[in-house]
Amino acid sequence: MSHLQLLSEFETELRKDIEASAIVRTFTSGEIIMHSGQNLRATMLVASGRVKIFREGADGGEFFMYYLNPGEACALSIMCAVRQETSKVMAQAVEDCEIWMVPFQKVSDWMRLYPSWYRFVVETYRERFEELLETLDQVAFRSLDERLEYYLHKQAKEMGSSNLSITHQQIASDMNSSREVVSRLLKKMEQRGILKLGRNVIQLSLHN
Amino acid sequence: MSHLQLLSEFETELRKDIEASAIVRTFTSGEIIMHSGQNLRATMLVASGRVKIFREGADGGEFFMYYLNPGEACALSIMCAVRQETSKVMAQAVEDCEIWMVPFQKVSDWMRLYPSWYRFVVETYRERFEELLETLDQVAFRSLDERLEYYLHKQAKEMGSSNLSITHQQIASDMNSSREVVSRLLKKMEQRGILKLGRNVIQLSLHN
DNA sequence: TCAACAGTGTGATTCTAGTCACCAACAGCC
DNA sequence: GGCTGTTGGTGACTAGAATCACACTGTTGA
Repeated sequence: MSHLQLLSEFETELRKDIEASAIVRTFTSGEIIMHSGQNLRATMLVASGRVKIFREGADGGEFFMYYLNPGEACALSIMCAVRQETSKVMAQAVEDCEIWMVPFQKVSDWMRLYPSWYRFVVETYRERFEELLETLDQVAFRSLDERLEYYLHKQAKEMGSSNLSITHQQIASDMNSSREVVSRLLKKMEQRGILKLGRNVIQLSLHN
Repeated sequence: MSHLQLLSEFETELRKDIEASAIVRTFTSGEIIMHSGQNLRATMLVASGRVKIFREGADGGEFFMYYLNPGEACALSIMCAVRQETSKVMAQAVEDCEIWMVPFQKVSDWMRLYPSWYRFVVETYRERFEELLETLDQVAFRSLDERLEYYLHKQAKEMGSSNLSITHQQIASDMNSSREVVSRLLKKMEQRGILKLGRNVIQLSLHN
């Protein structure tokens, strides 16, 4: 089971509390875990798998924000839980996932009871806030080719490999751009030697 | 004094604690309160005045994020305080300000001691996160004219008046655009009748 | 009163990115 | 093999926005 290694920095007491309180739900790859506008009754803790968090535009476009990996919680779901508000983002399983749903009351209680939970929650807030800030930076100050390079390296880091199996269309969706533009920019980047293109594969050069 | 009304939702105990622990600093309008990259030793609570929070681009451009009004705290400064990290944003006084600096240790302690402080901090996180998310939406999905309209209404709401005393250059800076473009868009909006232009003044029509 | 300057208006040009149209390569499947 | 859907490549065109250049107006202050 992933329980133990997942939350190893937590006190034993807290771990027991979590296991006693959480409802475990599983999702298959591609499944939508949470719609934007959906009402939340609990906070999401990712036990296994990977969850993609993204923003939906009014016109149906989407915009990638970040991934949640095992051991991470959705900052927004914590905030919403405390206030019982509706979700502002979409969450989709990109791998088969096991999610622990923790009732919002527990989230608040544990903040006072367990120092490690308090640190965990604050750390979750901070990381996501900074990630969002970094994303905003990219969109506000950088051109598309710079953003594309950033995106690819972020993906590589996230996946732990410089061989990305991803389509141009997927990249375009994540960046709220269009497939042709992404293809062209990738081609230019290949000519500059910073990556190699293949069908469904992008191989980043290591020296960059 | 602004103390009492400012923190009226707090317990008396907490109010005393804050007054005992906080170091009061004053800033004059225009003064930079915090540089990005600066090391923080405390969390900022705005007692009076108004603080502008914005992001700095590598090229020297800037990007307006939000204002802090009396009674509000800087979410980032709370997060940084807990982790003792450096600031990721700039803070500038746009009016003469009185800022209370609260040592980071107190921020953590009070989370456990005072329910009202806990709610205050979580609420601060949530509001800023949503504000940032909204801003990201604007930049990612909207065109400049839509963003401009959004910006003006946000300013009007913030200032509590539909008569904005602001220059085109200032707007352009806040949106990381250029003065000419903003001037042209404003002119178009005036022709559409949704505002009136004057020197240093933009008057929004009420019916929109 | 007369620079000097800040704020604004406007045309011309350039650049980035999105859109349209179409084709080629490849994979899976009957 | 031959059909079909997915992926990627490319040229032509368009729109949005940045940039450059310069003119005009009102304000300030020596």
